[in-house]
Amino acid sequence: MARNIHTGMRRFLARRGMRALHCACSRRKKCDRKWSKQTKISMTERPAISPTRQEDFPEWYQQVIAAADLAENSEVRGCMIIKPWGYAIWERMQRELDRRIKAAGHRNAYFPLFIPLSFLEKEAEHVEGFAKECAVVTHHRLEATEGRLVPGAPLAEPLVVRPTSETIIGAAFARWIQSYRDLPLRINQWANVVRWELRPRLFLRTSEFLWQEGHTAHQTAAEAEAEALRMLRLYEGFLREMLALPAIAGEKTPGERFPGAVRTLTLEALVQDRKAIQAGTSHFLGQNFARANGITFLSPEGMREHVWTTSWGVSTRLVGTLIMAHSDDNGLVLPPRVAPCQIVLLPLIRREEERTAIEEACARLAAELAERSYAGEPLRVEIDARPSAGGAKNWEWVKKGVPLRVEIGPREVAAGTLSIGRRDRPPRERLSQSVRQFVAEVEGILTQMQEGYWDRAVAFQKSHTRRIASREEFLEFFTPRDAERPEIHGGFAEIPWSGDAALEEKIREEQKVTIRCIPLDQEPAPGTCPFSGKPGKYRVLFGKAY
RNA sequence: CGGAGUGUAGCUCAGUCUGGUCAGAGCGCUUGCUUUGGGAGCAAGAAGUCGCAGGUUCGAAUCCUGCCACUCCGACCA
Repeated sequence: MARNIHTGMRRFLARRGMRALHCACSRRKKCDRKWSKQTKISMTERPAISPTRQEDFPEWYQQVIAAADLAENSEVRGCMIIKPWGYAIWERMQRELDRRIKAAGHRNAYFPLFIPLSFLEKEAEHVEGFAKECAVVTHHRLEATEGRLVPGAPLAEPLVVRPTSETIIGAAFARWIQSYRDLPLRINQWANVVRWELRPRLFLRTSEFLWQEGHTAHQTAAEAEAEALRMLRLYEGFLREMLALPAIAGEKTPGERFPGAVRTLTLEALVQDRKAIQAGTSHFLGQNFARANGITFLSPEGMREHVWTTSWGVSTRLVGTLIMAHSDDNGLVLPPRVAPCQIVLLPLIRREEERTAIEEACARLAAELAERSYAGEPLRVEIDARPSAGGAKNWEWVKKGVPLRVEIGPREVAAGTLSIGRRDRPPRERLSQSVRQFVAEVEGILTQMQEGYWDRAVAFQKSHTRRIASREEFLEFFTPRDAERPEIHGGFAEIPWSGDAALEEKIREEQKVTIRCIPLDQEPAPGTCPFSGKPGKYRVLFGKAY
């Protein structure tokens, strides 16, 4: 109970983008003293986000979102409001992915939000996979009755709000494709989808989310399989280069497959609480949807054949993944390439007579920086000229994860220097550089930061991936020392696997860990499965999953 | 759907056991003054049908009944 008071207080503070220096509850001083005593951290050294990652990771995650002003829960349960800063991050991802997908030969189109119920019924596994989480529209009119609005006219056939669009796109493909000359067909759509979630979490699991879904049709199985793999690799490159996020490319086991897929490929990332999260997925659908939707073509030999299809997607879940992968106890950390703003200029104006000189210096610097580019795009620079106290403003940008904060006050103007705060350094640390030097080096600094985050993430993944040979070691790996309050533990456990589905299910039930994937890049001759004693066909990665 | 809990100001909460100077605090917001290389200080002010509907009572945030909403923990999931 006492903990709840603090949790609420922290959420409140963070949401308001305020300093976390004091408790906001009605017993502020007592709470503050208690916290300081418990943690042995003085109030001035207190990190911006509480609890810290170590103290309570899920709560920390929520607090980062609130402190960085990324999103909030809406009145509709399970649905989030993505706020401007959070949406700008998604737009950065979208823009770059869209570019890459188009370069890979796909064209954008848009299909309806509503799918006739009968469409969903066409593919048996697909029905089973999605039926439980579908939102259904049953009426098309509201009628005012005694001052209340009630659904009026029932639909002849209920409409399902798309949980994914294979079926309705398949129906269109059936019309569009007649000949082998129409293949391959490569379509992508940016859309929202709805999967009715019982336990929502911002960005990670919401009832409505935004994504991109690609759908392709091919003449041969081999070509479609190659396409599914190609798009997985495209995602992999995007994650590496833009998000500084290493992910293991692999295949899902039959039990974890997309409903209706023949093969499901995945990118599995490890975030700071050592849980795995799927960061992208690509499916080889075989002829399942082609048969269900009657997508056929005439081959060069004049034979009518079913096409082979793929589908693949990434969602706003990537924003959550990004947060959990890189952020720290002072808030969000954004790799420069996805940061909506890379450099924020903070004028420090104390006396009115200093104003003009400082504002001019800021404007000059902003103009100079705007002419420079990083990673092939003009630098994204913002001047924060709001008339509030310097310290508070500075912390706000720390929490928002902006890579570089540049302070310009009378001293800097006089000396022709800048005070630069880097998000990959402690929040109070400042580097003093001449304007000229900074402008010349800024691209290098951003490159260094981007690479630094990548290196750190790779090292993290490596140090928490363990090859495990015995059952005992496996259990030890996934068992916290403190059962009451489990500490951060586990990671990826790599073991030889014989491919036994029943065993996989048993481990899932007993240990709450699952096979995240069968890594694509692995050497042969993996050894003996520690559970069955049988020779392993390949190595698999086990992990706790989001 | 099972288990636990919570609804009081914009936010976080106190007050409920024991009905009556009980409409409260902190933060935020507004205004004024002070401060100014750092997540400011002081003062004043605006702000609530105490989740909703009944009931008990001279009197209900507080007791009773019903309803509603939300949160957390479990089964499904990008």
